[in-house]
Amino acid sequence: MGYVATEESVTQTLAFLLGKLGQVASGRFAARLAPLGLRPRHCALLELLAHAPKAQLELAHAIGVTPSVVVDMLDELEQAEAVRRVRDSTDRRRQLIELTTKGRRLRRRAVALARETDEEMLAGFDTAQAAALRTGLLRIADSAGLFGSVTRPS
Amino acid sequence: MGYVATEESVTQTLAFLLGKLGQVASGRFAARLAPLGLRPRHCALLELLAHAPKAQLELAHAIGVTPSVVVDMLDELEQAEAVRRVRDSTDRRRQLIELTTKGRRLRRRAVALARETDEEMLAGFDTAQAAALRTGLLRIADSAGLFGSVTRPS
DNA sequence: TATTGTTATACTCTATAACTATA
DNA sequence: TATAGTTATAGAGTATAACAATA
Repeated sequence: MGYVATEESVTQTLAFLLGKLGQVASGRFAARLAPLGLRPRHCALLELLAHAPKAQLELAHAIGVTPSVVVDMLDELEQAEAVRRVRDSTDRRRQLIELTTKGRRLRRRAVALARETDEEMLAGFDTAQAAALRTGLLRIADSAGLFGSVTRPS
Repeated sequence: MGYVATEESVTQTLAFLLGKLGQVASGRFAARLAPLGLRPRHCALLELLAHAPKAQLELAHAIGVTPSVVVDMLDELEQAEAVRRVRDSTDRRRQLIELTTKGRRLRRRAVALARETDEEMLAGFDTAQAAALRTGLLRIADSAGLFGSVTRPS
């Protein structure tokens, strides 16, 4: 022997593995999104805006990033003609962000590309394994407070 | 109604979710590692070096990053006195990287901290759920060619 | 005074390309 | 020539802090 496999390696822990796989998954998703002029981080915004306009601070809180990051992301989405900033007439400090028709179309395409990426990564998994994996990840996301109120309406 | 939950949101796909959870997991692991002067990305190197010295290009290939990144990471590990660069006497272009005694200690501590982080993220999971999640992630890592030859010896 | 959004700045992680020294 | 390692630089992602307009 001379080598103990169960010595517990860092690379098999979730703490490490999720970080590395996150990079891989984002990279693959980004490659598919690139032709649309989108990156993964824009997708959560498109989704949040799908059902109703929202203010920038709402968006920042919902996706768990600092407000200045949302400014950047919206600048980019505005440049892609996916969203519009509309000044709130009842409180002129706020901007209500709404999806354009093009934004809705981009959002649908992004979902399709994400599914393609998933199929690539889950090649060889049976239905139960894939479901178990997704359930586990959603559960962690939930307990971490990500997308809590908006994307899990049921 | 007025809202279709199964509209399939991007935020529930692996492509997106893995990216976001990767940030969360790395962030939490990093917070625990910080007092040791380490960051998550150093851990794979410490592990690879645990059983035998290796050249820098070997390390770069094994962890799937470009060689210049390994230079940086080793500079940091050297500063933490975790590794030594030893010029290969048979090929003076190569440097064999070896773990110091302190490096071995740091590696063991890092594993313990990763486990703590896992326990925090897996709070409420039963054994089977946790195992299913880990198995699924390891399988994706495997098919993506990560840590292929070194960390999975069996 | 407090809040919304913005700008300026900085830090981490990664990659590419050009360089040095050895082979 | 080709290879091992290094440096310089750039891009994506994040965050903090100071600021303008509005409340």
